[in-house]
Amino acid sequence: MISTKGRYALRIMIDLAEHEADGRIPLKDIAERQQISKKYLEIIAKELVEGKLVSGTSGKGGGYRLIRKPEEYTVGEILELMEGSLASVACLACAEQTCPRADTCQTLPMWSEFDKMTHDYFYSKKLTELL
Amino acid sequence: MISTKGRYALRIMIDLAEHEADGRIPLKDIAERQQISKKYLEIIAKELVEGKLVSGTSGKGGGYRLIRKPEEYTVGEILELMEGSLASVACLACAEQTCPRADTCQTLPMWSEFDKMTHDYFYSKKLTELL
DNA sequence: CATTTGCCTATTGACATAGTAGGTAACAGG
DNA sequence: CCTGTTACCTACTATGTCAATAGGCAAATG
Repeated sequence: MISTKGRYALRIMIDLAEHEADGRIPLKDIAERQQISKKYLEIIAKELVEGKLVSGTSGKGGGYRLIRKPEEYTVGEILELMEGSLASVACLACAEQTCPRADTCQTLPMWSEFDKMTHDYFYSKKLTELL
Repeated sequence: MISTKGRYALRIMIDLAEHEADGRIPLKDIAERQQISKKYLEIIAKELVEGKLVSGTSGKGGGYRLIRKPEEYTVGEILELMEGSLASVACLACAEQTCPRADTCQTLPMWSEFDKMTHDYFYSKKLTELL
């Protein structure tokens, strides 16, 4: 289940894409437009900066801005950054191939196939498709 | 993310399907074969009974048994019973159409499409495909 | 009637989620 | 240089879910 963090991040990115022409957008504006607590958005925006999806500048006239062109972002990379992983089961989350049952697990192939489908879906969906 | 509850439930169902010929299977046997705490499996098995996916009988010679033929179960119904919902976002979890943003939400169509894909995948996957 | 088995209630520790609060650092315009 | 604006930093908290564990009761069979 995608958490609010992932969903809010997506809405920040959409908002930035829609107001791309206005230069740097302060979080205050986004919070008002999207009706989300600015304090909470700070946490999320910070992670977007750390993940190199947006750039942030302090001070008067500062705010956030997309680094690339809007059409060069995929929904998948945004969600994966925020959620840590899009994996459907813990066994596939990171490089935890430590599951001793992996070799004989009867369900693993199904999870793998589903994860591939999920990955393909979100990584082929571009941010601009949501505008 | 599918929880252990959903994954264990699937393993119970697989185990029951594989030992269908042996009549009623006590949880003790499943716990040993699958290397899962019997106590925890009790909780899960109880829910499978309540959801009418298996039948349980107490007493000597008792145990669990599939109600239908193995090929008549889908992975989707098992997972949905255990997880409550397979929805990817809270807005689509139950009949909570209460989200005031639903009409203008730019991301809702994407979540709906993804959920449909997920639903189709798991509901077209039969239990017997995992044996 | 004793043993086996499912079923019921309660409790627990660990962790994640969804925030809130208050302060500090950077930056621009006057 | 000063002041206001903006991002960034640390810390805290309430709530809920997950993944179990524990102990006993009910039902069924030989």
